[in-house]
Amino acid sequence: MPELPEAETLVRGLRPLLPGRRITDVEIRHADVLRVPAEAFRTGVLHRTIERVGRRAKNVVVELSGPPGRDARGDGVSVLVVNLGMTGALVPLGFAGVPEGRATHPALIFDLDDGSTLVYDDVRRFGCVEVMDAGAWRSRSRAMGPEPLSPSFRARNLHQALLSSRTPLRNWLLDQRRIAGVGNIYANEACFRARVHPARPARQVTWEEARRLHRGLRQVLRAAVALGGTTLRDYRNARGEPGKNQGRLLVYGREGAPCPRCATPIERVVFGNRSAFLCPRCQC
DNA sequence: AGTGTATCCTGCAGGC
DNA sequence: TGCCTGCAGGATACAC
Repeated sequence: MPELPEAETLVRGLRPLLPGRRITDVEIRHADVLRVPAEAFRTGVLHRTIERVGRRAKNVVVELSGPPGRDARGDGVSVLVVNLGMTGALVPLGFAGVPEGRATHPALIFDLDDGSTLVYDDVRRFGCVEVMDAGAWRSRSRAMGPEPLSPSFRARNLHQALLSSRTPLRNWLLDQRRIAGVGNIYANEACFRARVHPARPARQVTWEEARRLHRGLRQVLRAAVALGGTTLRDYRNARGEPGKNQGRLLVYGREGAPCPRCATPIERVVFGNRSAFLCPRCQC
């Protein structure tokens, strides 16, 4: 579910709440969202203090400090990395003045030192929560592609990268090693704006199309961030509210509806095991 | 290197 | 009402 704009919206909601809080306990209800044994995870986060909340790709990144005791390594900074998968959510509970969402399928419950809690909630449990030291996080982050909203991400970088692959453009955009944070909704929306068929081999995208793709991708992501993300079903921000971008989608989920540009019915095709939505006339 | 397929898991909508 | 199938914002592992 959550792609870059949804993760970003969630992070913006959590940022005023979490820094300064110390994790006093963790209840692990579904250890399958962890990649390490429950006890190892517990010792990795227990008694640590939340310093910062950020985002990288579709991940919520929570920086933890201390304690300066036995678990601390190097500079003592560790990182809690939350990949929300399809239905993951972070739900703050018990924060003064903050409307609360509902945690219907709590997988992890973090108790904080002021009596509040942070719940990692995930219906399908495709998400994953990890804790690692700062160095491990740096190398993980380095393996991910550039942030599409970063000022240093330019059309020429995109075009250059596209040339090295024959994979269908939509699949290329979903590959987090190539570009960070793009999921199926925004990949399809960006292809439409670029007027490129989502199944076109990446290396066949022309310079002109790459420029449109670059611009379209950034516009689509920025607009979605501004509207607090897209809620198709499950996504909620930190206050339990849905996003408002779903009404702005031009092709995703609109099979049979008229293309906003030429009124040809939008088609749905499946490849790479996922649906793609496109205008058969505008995109070739 | 590519693609198709299956896997993790739950819920919901639609057809009969 | 109930049962069945297909589908879902993700990521990965496998065989070909």
